[in-house]
Amino acid sequence: MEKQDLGKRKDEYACSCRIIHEDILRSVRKQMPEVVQLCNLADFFKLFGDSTRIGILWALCESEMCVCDISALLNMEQSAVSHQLKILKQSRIVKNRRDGKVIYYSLDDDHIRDVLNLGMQHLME
Amino acid sequence: MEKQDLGKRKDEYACSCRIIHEDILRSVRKQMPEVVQLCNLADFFKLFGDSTRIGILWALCESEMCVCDISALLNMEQSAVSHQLKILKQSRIVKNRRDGKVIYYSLDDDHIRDVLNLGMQHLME
DNA sequence: CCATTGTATGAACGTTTGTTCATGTGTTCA
DNA sequence: TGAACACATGAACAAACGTTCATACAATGG
Repeated sequence: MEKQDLGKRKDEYACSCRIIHEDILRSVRKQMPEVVQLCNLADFFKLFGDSTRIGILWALCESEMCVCDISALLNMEQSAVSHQLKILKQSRIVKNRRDGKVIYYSLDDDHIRDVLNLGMQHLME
Repeated sequence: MEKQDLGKRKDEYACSCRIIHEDILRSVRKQMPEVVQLCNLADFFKLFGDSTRIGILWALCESEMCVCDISALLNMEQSAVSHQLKILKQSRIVKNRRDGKVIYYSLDDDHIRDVLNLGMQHLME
């Protein structure tokens, strides 16, 4: 989705720098994932990089919730919440089920709690 | 830094929704962190939400590196890398030391590896 | 069927973000 | 001391992002 063609020209360097430590560079290069993987990883974390989405996810850690309740919980317009829920659903982090007029959202991935907790643990250090 | 005044008016709801499940809302509300904490958490994850910074951090997991080498590794201009390093340093995720003309950057926080690994693990599931 | 309610969605808008360009700072070495 | 080099930084710009507004869709109940 983003900066995908970062490493397309592997032979020419966009930087004007000389390479100072060729040995380090070689060994680090071996450990580096594909550019696409780095972008995917960034896109994954980007989902957690907004306070509205963080609020939604934290709430859903506790309980399945409908859009109305989430809106009330976060003091936000239903539309704003709905837009963010769509993003989270497209990324398969959240799922939903319909019960009449009400649509319930819940976490769709077990890793989410771990990620949130690890981040919060960092802030508390 | 962002949306800090999200919950300043706790009495009036920005949303036009009725509250459907008061019981759920009450119990979830008890588990919710302060709005400021949610914002801090979002700001923390936002640092991981850019592929350039992800690349930098992943590299620094492997070895201490100077700006030149990072630029060469990521095929990016030295200036762009420098700007991102500044952001990472301000957030105390990265530290640096000077040795003559060269400045070496390294991770300043043990949690960073865990966060990156957890994210990567998620993408591999 | 029609009004109501819960939710989704597209367009518009202001803000934030990352990169580039030009230039500045600090260190080394001849 | 002055050129060369490693890095930092401010301004400018385009792209990405999140919210709002208006409206559409879907299900229910009268």
